[in-house]
Amino acid sequence: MTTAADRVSKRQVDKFEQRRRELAAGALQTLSERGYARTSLREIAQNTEFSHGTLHYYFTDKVELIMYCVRQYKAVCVQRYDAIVSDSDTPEGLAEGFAEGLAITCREDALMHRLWYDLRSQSLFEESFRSDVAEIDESLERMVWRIVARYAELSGEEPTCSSAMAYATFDGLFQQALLRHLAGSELALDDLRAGARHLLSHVVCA
Amino acid sequence: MTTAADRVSKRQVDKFEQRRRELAAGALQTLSERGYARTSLREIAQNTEFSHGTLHYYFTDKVELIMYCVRQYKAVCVQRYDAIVSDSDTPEGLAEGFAEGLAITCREDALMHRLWYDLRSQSLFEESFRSDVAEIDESLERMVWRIVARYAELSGEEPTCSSAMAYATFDGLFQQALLRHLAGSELALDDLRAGARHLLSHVVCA
DNA sequence: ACCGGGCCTGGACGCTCGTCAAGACTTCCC
DNA sequence: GGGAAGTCTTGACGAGCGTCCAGGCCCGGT
Repeated sequence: MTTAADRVSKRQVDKFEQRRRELAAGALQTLSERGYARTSLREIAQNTEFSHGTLHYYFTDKVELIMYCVRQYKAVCVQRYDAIVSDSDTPEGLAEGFAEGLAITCREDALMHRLWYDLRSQSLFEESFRSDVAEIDESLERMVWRIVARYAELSGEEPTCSSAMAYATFDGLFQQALLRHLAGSELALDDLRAGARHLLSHVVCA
Repeated sequence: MTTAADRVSKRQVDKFEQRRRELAAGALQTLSERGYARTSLREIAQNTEFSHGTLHYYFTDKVELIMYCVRQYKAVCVQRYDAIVSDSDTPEGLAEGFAEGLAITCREDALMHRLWYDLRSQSLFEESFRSDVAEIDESLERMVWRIVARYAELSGEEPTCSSAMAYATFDGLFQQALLRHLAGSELALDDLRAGARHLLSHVVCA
């Protein structure tokens, strides 16, 4: 049974959680623009409708806020490509959809992925980031593997490399494209598309 | 003709440059341990035999010091693999040497490459870093391409992908190995060796 | 012997940071 | 309508930062 106090408590918890999400969304926005090292709590607060003190009401400290943001980022980031897998029924279609998806992500969400690479680098120095970053990295690896496995299946072949290696190479491709795209290179996105198709075709045995 | 004053001036310039290199080497050490964002000029100075004021005698500001360090890093970093190219006369030997070279670098110079990925991420936010970082990236790309081209030559084949793509994938492989190695994974180096051999064999046409 | 300039020190300045606490405002139950 | 609990603001604190500068040291030329 639920008492009246329980219901009140539940509602407050929900509201509390919702405000945390709201603040984290704003923080994520600011972080993606300025980078982890250059973003202060005051600056994050200034891009919300609240004061900097509010951040400490909803998060115990800066690390907890950042980690909450990163986990929120993960949720959005990973699921995006699953539609591509289920919508394709030929290897060519899948390769095309995947290559185009990468290019779109690189163009539309450049700042967010810039932040991701920033945070992943920071996790090499900041012990407290490491487990969350590793978890996101693993889910990205699984996402890439779903593409590769499906591509192999549609081609009637078997993948020739491990999941870890597939992720490493596609990630390297994307990261380099992001670097060049943000530096203003016009060819970055086309090269990303071509590279992704090429890599995908080489990752299954003929 | 060189006057006495010229000779004095020359000697002083040399000494000045040498001390800059000395300070930069110490700074590079500290940076690789703590990361760009967490390293202050005072901390750099504490790991040398000089005071923090000295840094501003030899470098106009923090950015100039960091950039000087990065360029110094580049010089050491790039030339390392050229011996592998010239020492190998079979494709298998080259692949073996390259894979082993990557694994050794990942183990021995893990902290320095952690710093490299940190600075490369920072360059996406800090405009002033960008050109130097891009220059290093390009020289690394050329270094990888020398390996790939030589491997293709020894195999009597032609490379099947662009220089940019070869670099992107090998870099992704190395970065992922570094991440896992620094996280304590025992398999990271073996996977790196296997991945490098695999990738190399797939980057030339059969 | 002295003196000028290269070299280096260590403290001070102004600033921003994360954190915290006292208090005001809001909301909602009795 | 009063009071408790939740929510948010504001200002302060100490620490650390990059930078600057007045001054001391040392060494080579005159």
